[in-house]
Amino acid sequence: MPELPEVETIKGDLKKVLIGATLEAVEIKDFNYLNKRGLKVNSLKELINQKILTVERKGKLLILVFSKEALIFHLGMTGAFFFSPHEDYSILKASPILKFTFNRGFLFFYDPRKFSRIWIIPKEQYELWLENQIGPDALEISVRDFITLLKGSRKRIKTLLMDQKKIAGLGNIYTDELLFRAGINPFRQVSSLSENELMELYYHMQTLLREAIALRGSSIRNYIDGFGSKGAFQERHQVYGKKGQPCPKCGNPLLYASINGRGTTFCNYCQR
DNA sequence: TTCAGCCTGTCG
DNA sequence: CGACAGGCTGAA
Repeated sequence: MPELPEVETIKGDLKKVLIGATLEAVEIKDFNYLNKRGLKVNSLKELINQKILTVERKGKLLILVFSKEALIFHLGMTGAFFFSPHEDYSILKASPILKFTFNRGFLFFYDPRKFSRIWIIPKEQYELWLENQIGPDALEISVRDFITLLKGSRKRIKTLLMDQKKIAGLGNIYTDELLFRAGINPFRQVSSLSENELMELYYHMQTLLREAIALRGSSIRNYIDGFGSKGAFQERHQVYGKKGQPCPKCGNPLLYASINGRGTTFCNYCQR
């Protein structure tokens, strides 16, 4: 579910309440979930009495940095957090998988579709682990590196932008929105893009993501921030989820196609 | 590169 | 009832 702007919003929220907080208890509400991911209850319990030093994000990954280990979440399609000073989690649409009790409140993790993943990595190893896991963050990469990374690839541009090993953070929403803003057809082969088009793409990637963060992400179905509120960027979407509707630039109906199994909405006239 | 699979929920 | 959903993986 959450792409870079949503995870960034959650990160900011959790930082406000979790930095310096001590974990007092972990309650596992869904053992099957942990088992299928090879996560041991004991390694979760080892986090008890550790303090959260900071909360980080790389790509779509959210990292709770404890005194001795990093607890890393990939939220999949529907993973979400809810922090509250109270034990009431009725705001969530399903029952939580994990309940963390801190000395200053409760953090619930839930995921109705269960596509999320969790890792526990020793603190001194997690940065290297992140480097091996995914490519540079979409907001961190330089324009030079971005162009170098894309040059010569024979993949379709949409496929490459969504490849987390290349650039981390873009998902289906922001890739469709980005390609529309840049006027580039999602089916284009990367190697056919001019230097100018690549720079346009980079510029729009930065501005789109920053605008989405400023509006606290896109809430289509499940996404909520760290405190249960929705984002507002969905109101600014120009193409995502709008197949058949008139293109905001030229008025022709937006087309819909499948690229690598992901629904893709675009304008066949404005995106060349 | 396509497709099924992993899951549950919602919409038409 | 089928189609589809902010993701990703592994097999054909």
